[in-house]
Amino acid sequence: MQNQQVLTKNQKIVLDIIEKSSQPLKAYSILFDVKKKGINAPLQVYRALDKLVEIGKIHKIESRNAFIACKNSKCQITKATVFSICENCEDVKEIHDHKLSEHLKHYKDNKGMKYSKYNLEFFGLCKKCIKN
Amino acid sequence: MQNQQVLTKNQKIVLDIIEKSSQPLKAYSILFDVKKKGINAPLQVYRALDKLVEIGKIHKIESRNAFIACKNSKCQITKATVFSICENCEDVKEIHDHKLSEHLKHYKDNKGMKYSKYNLEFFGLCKKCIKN
DNA sequence: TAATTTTTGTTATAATATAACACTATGTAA
DNA sequence: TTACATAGTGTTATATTATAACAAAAATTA
Ligand SMILES: [Zn+2]
Ligand SMILES: [Zn+2]
Ligand SMILES: [Zn+2]
Ligand SMILES: [Zn+2]
Repeated sequence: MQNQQVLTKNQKIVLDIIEKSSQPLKAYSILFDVKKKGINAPLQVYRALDKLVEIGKIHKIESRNAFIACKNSKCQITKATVFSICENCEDVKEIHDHKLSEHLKHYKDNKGMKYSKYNLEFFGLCKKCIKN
Repeated sequence: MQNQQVLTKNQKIVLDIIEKSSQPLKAYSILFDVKKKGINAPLQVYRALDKLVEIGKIHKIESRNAFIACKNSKCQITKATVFSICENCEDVKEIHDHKLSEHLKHYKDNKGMKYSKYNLEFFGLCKKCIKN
């Protein structure tokens, strides 16, 4: 079963680092962190990242080239993601809004496209940064 | 007036290339094309791209690291963009859907974020690629 | 067992993007 | 006009992000 995927050693190490971070991590910062665990090359990190994205354990924040753990057991496959990004402190949160998801999931344009996936990024200022 | 911005020589050259393309162009492919017009270095292209994005003449397709001309006179500022991307032929179109825009523009989460911008990318198969 | 697929480790390199600096052009105000 | 400020240019060097290619090891399957 795809959702119950058994992770390999490298995949576990990389996932572990990302899950422990409250914020998105960049590939080379992950590489730096995992060097003490025997992962030496960018490719080893990118391969793990690719797989983790594929099975929905992490998501890529496209506008930031960074990776964040998915905390939602339901979105084990990366096909419908919404993020909130503070442009001041770079705080990123995944948004789980059922109504919004439904709206986007059923979106149809008039060009005959068949959609299987979407990614939405909202930008602005978080509560904390508005005050300062 | 910001929208009636007078473009500089380099900005015009780069915008011209992008407007003539039916599909998003990558920075280094633009660089290759503009070398015959006296633009020699990546920075000259990236500076022009930055400015053109800022004033809304072009948009960046984040998932592709590529740039597409905006054909909508109303979206002269890049703060509300929606794209349709075919994962097979990489055809990209900007979507202008008033209802969807309104929905997203007024979106509020429960975290006290103040949004000023969003970017939505739909992925799937275009009409042509579904048939094949 | 053998065959097949997946993952790994490694080196090298490609593709994308920015820093720093000196200089030029343009606009604004005394 | 001069002085000042702002924005754009040209250039070299470098940082950051990501993949190609290949051989070996591990896990899966038949
Ligand atoms: Zn998720
Ligand atoms: Zn913030
Ligand atoms: Zn547009
Ligand atoms: Zn297509």
